[in-house]
Amino acid sequence: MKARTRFAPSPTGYMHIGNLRTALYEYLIAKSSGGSFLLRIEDTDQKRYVQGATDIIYSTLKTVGMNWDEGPDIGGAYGPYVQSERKSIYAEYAHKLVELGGAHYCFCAQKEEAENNDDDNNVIPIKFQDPCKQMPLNEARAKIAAGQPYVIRQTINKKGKSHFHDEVYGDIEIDYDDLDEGVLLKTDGFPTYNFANVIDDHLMAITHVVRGNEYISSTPKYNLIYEAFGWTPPVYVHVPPVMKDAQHKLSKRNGDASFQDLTAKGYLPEAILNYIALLGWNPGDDQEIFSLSELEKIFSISRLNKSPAIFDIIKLTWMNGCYIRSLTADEFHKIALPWYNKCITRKLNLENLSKVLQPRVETFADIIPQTDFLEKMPEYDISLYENKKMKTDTDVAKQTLKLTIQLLSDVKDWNNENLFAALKELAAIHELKNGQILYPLRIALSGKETTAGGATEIASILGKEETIFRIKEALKKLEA
RNA sequence: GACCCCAUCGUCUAGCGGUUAGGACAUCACCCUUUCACGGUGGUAACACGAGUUCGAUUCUCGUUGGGGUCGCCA
Repeated sequence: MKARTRFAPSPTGYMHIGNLRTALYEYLIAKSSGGSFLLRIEDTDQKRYVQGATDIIYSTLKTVGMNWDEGPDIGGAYGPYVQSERKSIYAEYAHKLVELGGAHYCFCAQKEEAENNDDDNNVIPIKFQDPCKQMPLNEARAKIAAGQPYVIRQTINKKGKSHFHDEVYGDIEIDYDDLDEGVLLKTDGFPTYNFANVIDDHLMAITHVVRGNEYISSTPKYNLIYEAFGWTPPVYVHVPPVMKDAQHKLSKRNGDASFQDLTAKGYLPEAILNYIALLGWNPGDDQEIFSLSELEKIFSISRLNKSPAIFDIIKLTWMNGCYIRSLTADEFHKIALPWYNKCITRKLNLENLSKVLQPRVETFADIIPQTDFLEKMPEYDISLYENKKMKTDTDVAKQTLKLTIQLLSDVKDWNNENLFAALKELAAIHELKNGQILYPLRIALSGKETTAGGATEIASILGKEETIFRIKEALKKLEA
């Protein structure tokens, strides 16, 4: 069966990780069945609309490669795909639902606050009993004709238990008495999510509804609407939330990372997508690295998990490192270039820098702290030259640095291999350990105990002139 | 408070009555090595608790505890 799924975000300004994961599962359900994935913008709440938000949605989906088959920008047979452009459709169906007995007109003032205080002074909402429910239809219509503001509210008269099946949570049973008669069509004529969703999913022939599990308890209400219209409800796939920690969902409000934040921090879109796919789904074997097209082939709803997953930036970082290492040298260099531009103004051999950085950087943002010493030689204490394991101290350093500088002046082809071979030979000639030459050299070139790349790699990045200059400076410092 | 949902290493998870409870991240140790990293090898580490069903429960049932969600003219 070819599935039709939709990603239906409301344009509130950013793409958060949980949303993106839902979109991914929707996309995969569609694509793994050879079906269609559509994009629908749910902008029925004008108060929350954020300018430019739809562009963020488009660009995020595009950069991860989740292309939609129908949507606001490309159209399709079931448009329009923006809810604010479908206002008249909802009104039509809402009034029809009233006739069918699935809803009623309601004239109650907004915010009918029905609540109780319990012993602990907590506010406990009690079920709203709508007096308008009893109003004869012709009386209600007369009020509307007279210009009275109204909403259309769902009517729930059923008794007993409602049942529905969810693909991840199994069979769910909820008492009809626990459902409330929510507003379907607002005073401003816009539908609420509760209504627009049902209408659109049906009209757009959506087969699988994928959404957060917070909708489980209201699903019976949606089924009542499907039922009233004589429509078949979709397959439900409720997914657990992505958490920040055991108690809190991941949310922008808490300052948690969005997709944009992550890419800005130097995470690759493919890695982010791969990681979030595994937050609540697994293939059943040990494979962890997947491209989107691989996922399309092996994804299955039955391997979706029902417990919440905590977003672990540490594991994402590891995975990002895997993706970085699997890049070709050219690809890495190309992506790294803008990062170099942020922190390096000096003329360096950037190709060599990329070679050194690629195997040891986990995000592109790591480039910045790894390269600071290249840009500007840091202050350091000459005690750094003392290293037991390398068998060096300031005296050894003075001696080997002098030897090194002589040799380096003569090196013609300035690259890591030549430099390393030459210095190794130098060590052998003078019966020194490699480290006694190389360790002091790194200190002289970097002022740091540890660096990305070895001494000769650093030299190959800095270039001959700067390398020799830094060694001279080091000798001055040692002799002072 | 009512209703719904969830519960395996610190984290993501495998497991669908009988396993030395497996993998990955993290962590620790060692190896490799011009430092760091990469890579390799090995280690530490989990079935929330209590009943029941069963010859046998991580697995099935019930309860407890803990956590989450819903109870908006937000989605």
